[in-house]
Amino acid sequence: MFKDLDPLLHSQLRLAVISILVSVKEAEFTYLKEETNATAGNLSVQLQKLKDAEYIEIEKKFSNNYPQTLCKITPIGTKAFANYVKAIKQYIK
Amino acid sequence: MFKDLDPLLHSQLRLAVISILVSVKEAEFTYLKEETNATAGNLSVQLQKLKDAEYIEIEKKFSNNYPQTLCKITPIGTKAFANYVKAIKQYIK
DNA sequence: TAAATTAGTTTATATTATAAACTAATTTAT
DNA sequence: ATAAATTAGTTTATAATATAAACTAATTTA
Repeated sequence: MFKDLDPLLHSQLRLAVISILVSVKEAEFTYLKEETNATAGNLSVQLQKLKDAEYIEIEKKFSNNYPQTLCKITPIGTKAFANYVKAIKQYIK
Repeated sequence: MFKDLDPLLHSQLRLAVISILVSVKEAEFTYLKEETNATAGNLSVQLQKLKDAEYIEIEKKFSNNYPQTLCKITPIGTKAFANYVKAIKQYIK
């Protein structure tokens, strides 16, 4: 009846991050932090988890002499998000 | 941008329970256990949390000489579920 | 040159979820 | 009659997760 909800995406912050990344395709750490109202520490940890699962790619550069972290969703992440959306819909209707 | 997701409902098992209860209005412990594939222990704990929040009412009776636990959603629970649905939709589209 | 800011990471703690162990009564098989 | 299995749960110990606080490291501003 109820399909399992991917635990990696069933987290408010990680879901918000992926939700942003599916639309913009690339976003800075600071942008994600603002949009999600997350603390930097929490965001850092959760991004790492999404990266470990290969749901996102993380590129570290420098911009205006400051470190810049760019995040991008992968095909695996896109697929996982689609599955999550399908699954959660069973619960909310 | 992203509304917070009620932590009480943002849990696979509790969400599944509430999802069932909004439609049937009353369900037995054993029925919920089967439908959600939860272990009895986990279900027992999560039902208690939903009860503490007054999202559900729990009635304990006896049926065929066995204890019977009946669960029913409250107006508070119905409202909370509606809010959760509204909030999660921001994340999945 | 000291203080504040930017952009993060690491670590310790609090919260949450869950499995395992337990209670207590009932039914079934011997 | 009684031992074993089943029903219907609860309690508790542990594992997983989230998050706040502390830290790093460089930059900018006063």
